[in-house]
Parts: sequence; structure tokens; C-alpha cells
Amino acid sequence: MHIAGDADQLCGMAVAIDVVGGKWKLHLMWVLAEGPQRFGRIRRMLDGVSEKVLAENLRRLEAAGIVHRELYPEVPPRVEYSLTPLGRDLNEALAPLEEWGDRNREILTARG
Amino acid sequence: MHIAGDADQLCGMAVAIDVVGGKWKLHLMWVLAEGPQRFGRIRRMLDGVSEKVLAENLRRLEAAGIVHRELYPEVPPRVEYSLTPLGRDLNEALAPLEEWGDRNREILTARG
DNA sequence: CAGTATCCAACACGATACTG
DNA sequence: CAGTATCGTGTTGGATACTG
Repeated sequence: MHIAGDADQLCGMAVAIDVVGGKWKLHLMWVLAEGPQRFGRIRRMLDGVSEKVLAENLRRLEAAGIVHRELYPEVPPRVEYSLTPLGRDLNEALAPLEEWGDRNREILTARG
Repeated sequence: MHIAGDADQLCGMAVAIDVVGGKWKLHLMWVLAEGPQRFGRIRRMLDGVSEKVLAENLRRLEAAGIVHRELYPEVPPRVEYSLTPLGRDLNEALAPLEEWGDRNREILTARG
């Protein structure tokens, strides 16, 4: 998705949504809010995301400083993804929006 | 954009972002928060959006019940777009996210 | 003024196969 | 297990021209 354009001098919102936009990143935030998670588990929890797309989204959140990737050099390999302080901060800022969505879920999904 | 998938039974967030996702809808919310605006003025304020894309986004927000479209049958035609109560509600829920984006704008745009 | 119609480009997503 | 590579698809966005 493209969110940030040239019109965002005024609006920190565009910055935020550029970070968190797309079909999966918010689900990801939700899953990771529960604590560190491994790749395979995240994939199963999101039910429907392909490995490629999941990896892409994790990389972007990692690049933005939202997600931390911890590699444990074991056999078989283990990787854990977790929220950084910035990520937890973002999650808190997201709460009211989620509540709004919950409050209005029926009316909004009805109108598609 | 597709935001809402099959994984959103749990997450009102997906509902919200489905409504407000895409490159322009949040800028639109920002512009309309200042009060009723006409098509041409919105277009100039967003600087870079095409007429087609602006119209599409306004239609979607209108369909979602976020934006009200008032047509004044004059010559030349005049149309004013404004936020509905639901839209104003959404704007309030968006505020913390915008503050987060503002607070972290530098770090985020640097890594963008 | 406030759009619609058309055509094109970019990107995110999706499915599958393969690898350290 | 945790990815990467490749290819195909659909939606969104962009540019331009035209209309009530």
C-alpha cells in the first residue's frame, strides 16, 4: 500500500499508517502483543497468509523499528519476533482505533 | 487495498483500517475535520491526488457512513463534503495514532 | 464546478517450489 | 524450522480527456 505521499508535511497520521498499512501488519501487531512468537506460530495464527507475505511484512516492521527479530542459532533454527518499545507504544496508540472498529463493527461490515 | 481478511473475527482494528486504509483516506479525514469542504478545494489541499482517485475515496467513505455528501442544485453545481457523527468519532479515535506518528516522525521517515 | 471514462503502471498479495 | 525464489493476479493509484 501507498500511504505516505507528498501531502504529509502536516499529518503524522500518514507516517503511522505507512508503517502499519496493508492487509496483515495490524494483525501482526495484534499477535505480537501477546508476547514473542515464532514464525510458524504466527503463520498459523494468521491463517491464510503466505510465507512470502508474512516474511515481507515482518521485515518491514523490523526495518521500521517496530519489531525485534531474535535468532537463536540452534538446530533446528529458532527465531522469535517481538515488539520493541516503539512497537508497544504504537500498540497503545492503536487501541482507540480498535475500540472504534469494535463499537461500529456491525454497521461497518454491513456496508462493506 | 485489502485489509479485512478472514482472520479478523478477533480484531476490530481490521474493520477500522479497511475503512480508512489506502493512500488518501486519512489525509481526507484530516482535511474534512476542519469543516465542510468542496471537491475542488479538497483536491487542491491534497496536492497530487487525481480527480478519479479523490472521487473514489470520497465514495468509499460515504458508503461507509464516514462522510456526508451534500449537493446544492445550483448553477454551477456545488457539493460539500463533511464528516458524519461516525466520522467525527473515527477522527477522535485516530488522534493517538497521529500523535504517535508525530512523535516518531523523524525516526520513522529516516528508516522508511 | 464536479465529476466520469479510459488506459496504464506499481505494488501487495497469493501459490508453489526450493534451501540452509 | 524458517525462510527465499519465482511467477501470476487483482486492486489501487496516476494521467489524461471528456461531460452535465
